[in-house]
Amino acid sequence: MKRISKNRIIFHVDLDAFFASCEERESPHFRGKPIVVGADPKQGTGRGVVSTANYTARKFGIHSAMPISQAYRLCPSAIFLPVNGALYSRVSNAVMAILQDFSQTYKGKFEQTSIDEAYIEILGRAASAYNRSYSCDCMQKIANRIRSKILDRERITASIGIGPNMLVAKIASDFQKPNGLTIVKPTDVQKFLDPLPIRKLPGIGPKTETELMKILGSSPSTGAEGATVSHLRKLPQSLLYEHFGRHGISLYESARGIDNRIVGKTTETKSIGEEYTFKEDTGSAREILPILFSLTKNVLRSAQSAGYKDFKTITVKIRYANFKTHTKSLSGNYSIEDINKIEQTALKLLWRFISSLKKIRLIGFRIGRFTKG
DNA sequence: ATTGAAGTACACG
DNA sequence: CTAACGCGTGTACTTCAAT
Repeated sequence: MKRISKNRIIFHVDLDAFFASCEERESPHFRGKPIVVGADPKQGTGRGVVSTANYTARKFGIHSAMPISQAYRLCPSAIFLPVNGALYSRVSNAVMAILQDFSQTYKGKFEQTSIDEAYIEILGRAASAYNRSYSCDCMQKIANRIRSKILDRERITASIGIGPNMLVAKIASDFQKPNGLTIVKPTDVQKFLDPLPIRKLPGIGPKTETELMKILGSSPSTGAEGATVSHLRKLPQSLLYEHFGRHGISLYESARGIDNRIVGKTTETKSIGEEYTFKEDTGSAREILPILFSLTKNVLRSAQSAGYKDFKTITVKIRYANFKTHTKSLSGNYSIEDINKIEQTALKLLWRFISSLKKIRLIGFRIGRFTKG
């Protein structure tokens, strides 16, 4: 039986400035004021970073992942709030339930990819209609119903991107934030992608961007705007493969809007860990050991409450004052009950770092490779 | 030839 | 000097060793 390939219709739903939106919803008198969720700025001496800034705060130049000290300098009068994970989980669960409900309504598939993002693939009659007409009216209505329901029930806004695959949907949802809707028809994919900065492609982070700029910079016409997808698209697949290996192939495809990933893939947890940054860099075992043991206890407790019983790998991580980061790990058979053995192993791994006697900024503890029933 | 283990690099929200 | 830079998780890659 021969199968006619149809265009897929995939929604990417992205909750706007999610952590900050949750805080606004809990405290409506914050509305209109700059809100920064993240580490304690401590009058500008804090060591953490911004988790989320609302759009008012973004006008001051504040954004996610920015050092909190810098955010404080840009807007000392902003409302700085700690991360309230329990609240965000509650809101997220409620929103995801709404989205899952919609995906059922349209006989579709659903995949949550983070606390504030999910994909829905529309199947069934609505999909067939769209594939005949390419008229966006129907998809637009569905998207607006989704956004209205989230707003009515949970009082936060979402941006939605619609495209023929997960890659395009994801980039589209980011295109008109906040509270935006962007529909990219299958015929318009290249037109949509070409003018975007390469940094907008998932998988291109700071390093890959720099590498690509080195390659593209040597050719003319990459203007002050920086490299765009259309520039990237000029590079032959062979060249990308030589520079980036498999990743290069995926860059080649992304630049052309090609993405064959299936919506609905589930992934089981591979590892659980926790890390801690000291108030000040330290070389003292007196300070470090109690932290390591409390990390260990916390991690084992959350693994236990998630239902895990045994695992195979223990990893200890150290970041020195210079920001050089290292890990040491040891494999074996560990029972979560056996706190003593686990602590001894963690200590043994830590020892190899301490002996080098350099000041430490951060310590982490992680377990992984859970064994099943 | 394949698999496991250890360690690093990079990305994302 | 040229800054500031968390946390939790995943994937990919390299290197070395054992099966």
